[in-house]
Amino acid sequence: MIDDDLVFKALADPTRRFLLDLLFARDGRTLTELESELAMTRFGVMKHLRVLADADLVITRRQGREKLHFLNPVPIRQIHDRWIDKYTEHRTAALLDLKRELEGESP
Amino acid sequence: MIDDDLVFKALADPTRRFLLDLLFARDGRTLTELESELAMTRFGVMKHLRVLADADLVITRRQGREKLHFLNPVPIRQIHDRWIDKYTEHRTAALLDLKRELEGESP
DNA sequence: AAGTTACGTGACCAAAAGGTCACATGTCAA
DNA sequence: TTGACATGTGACCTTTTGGTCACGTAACTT
Repeated sequence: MIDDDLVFKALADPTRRFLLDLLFARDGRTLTELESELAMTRFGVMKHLRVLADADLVITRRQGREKLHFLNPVPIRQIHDRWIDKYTEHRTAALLDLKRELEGESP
Repeated sequence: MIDDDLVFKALADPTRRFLLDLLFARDGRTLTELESELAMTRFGVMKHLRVLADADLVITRRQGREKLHFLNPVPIRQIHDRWIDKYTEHRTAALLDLKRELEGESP
């Protein structure tokens, strides 16, 4: 594995994580639409999307003069698999379920 | 969610990911032992471990003059849960299994 | 007590990352 | 074919981050 650095570097910025959140909520958006959700110039957003695309966290498709952006969950799953053992997975998930329950489900 | 930034920033550096790999292979190591695995001064490693501990990815316990380090998988699981839907989880995992099979299992 | 071992702090420097802007190309629509 | 729209590039500046070093404290050993 060589290109994992791109994935982690891409996830390191809060703006990029917010972009993934937006695409997780609804896929196939254009740059201009995503820009309208952020307090940043178009150029900043474009740079961030480029980083996400290079990391394969976002997949793009041109359509006329527009460019549509889609979330790719595969690299995220690979992070999980790197440090969470198959045998401890159930324990970790159960621990988190408990934590969420104690915190009252919503926050 | 506020402190997730610490987690992602911590994971952004290859040296810190390698430290997690080391602890994933075997827990409860001291700073000096971890340092011996890296081409870096003790101070660099200490700084990295501090970042990991602040992010709650590593849990420490003092024992005499030594400080033992343990891997905490919970924040990793939270990353997974943020962008991987319960409904698409099976699909994503299956896709990765297939990918690994096509690549010949080992690399 | 003295020497050795293990960890800790603050300052410092070089490299990388985030964000903006001037400028530029391609595409749709009247 | 003119104008508006959507995306793209390179240079630039500021802030953050990675790494080292001088110096310091605490604990085990003999």
